[in-house]
Amino acid sequence: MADLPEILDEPATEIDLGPLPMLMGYALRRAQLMMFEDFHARFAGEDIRPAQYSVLKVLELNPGLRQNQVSAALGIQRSNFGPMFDLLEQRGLVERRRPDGDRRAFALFLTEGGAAMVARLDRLVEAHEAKFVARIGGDGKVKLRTLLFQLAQE
Amino acid sequence: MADLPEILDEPATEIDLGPLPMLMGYALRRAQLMMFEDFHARFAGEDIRPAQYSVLKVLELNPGLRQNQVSAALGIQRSNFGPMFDLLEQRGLVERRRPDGDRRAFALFLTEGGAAMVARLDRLVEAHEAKFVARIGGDGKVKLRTLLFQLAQE
DNA sequence: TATTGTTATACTCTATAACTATA
DNA sequence: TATAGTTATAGAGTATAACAATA
Repeated sequence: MADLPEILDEPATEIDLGPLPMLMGYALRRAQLMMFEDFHARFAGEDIRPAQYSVLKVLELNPGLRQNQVSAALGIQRSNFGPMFDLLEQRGLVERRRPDGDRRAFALFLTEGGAAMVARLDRLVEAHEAKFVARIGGDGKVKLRTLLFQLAQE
Repeated sequence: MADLPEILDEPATEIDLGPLPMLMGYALRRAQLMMFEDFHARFAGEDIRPAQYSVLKVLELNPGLRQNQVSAALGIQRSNFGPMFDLLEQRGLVERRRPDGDRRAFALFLTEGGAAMVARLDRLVEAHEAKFVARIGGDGKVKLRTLLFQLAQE
């Protein structure tokens, strides 16, 4: 290969990432990974993942939804939703009931234990949010949300 | 189960996601997925993934780095970096050379073909960025970057 | 025929430990 | 003993197609 630089005996210690940190997708991913790491750590004690929390929260606010409604609302493939929901059901946090009108479907509900779990998780989420609001301020959070919604529009 | 709502014959059509869309991590993830989808689509023609682009870009700016330097700088496990780099090497975009001083290590370089690839990818990245800057404005991008960096600080 | 949910499968990304060859 | 890189493996997360039961 011609015109390629010589092999250095002492490689650069300062690595130039060039435009990468300035790319919105790159900065977005970095911040998101950091927030998810904190989220995971806080939820580890309850053994709940972010996606599981979103399912529990949706059932709390919308009892009786069908599986396909919950999975569609949260962007989860219905084929992946079933096994994930099984785990929550085995832990007694949720339950499936056959609605009278349609014997193909399941209506989904939180159990009392699930409702108690959501209450605990909500407090963890508040602490999680507060940690990061402390870094950008309440107005920063509003501004950030506005920008992110505009980015994701359409 | 006591105190659980009745099964509805007609499930809610409007699904309440409650506080989820207001959570920073949720909005962050949604925006990031949208941007990565656009990124992926633009790069599909060149068959390059975001992580591969970041490797090519780092080698363009820092020729001769060792594998562990590149992988550490980009947050990639060294055990995963090797096979990924193999693919780029098989396509003639990069090459490994043995440095004189250390016969365990490899110094990594772009080939001429790799440099040409980076030039094409840079134009795709510019168009990608422009699409989203159009939604939030140049000042919006600066503000977003500031907020994301503050979120990810430390 | 269409819909609800399940099963099987596969692909990507990521993470860890054990191994080799050099240092 | 430590380091550079490789190999094997495993776990999430995500995606598609085919299927059974019911509508």
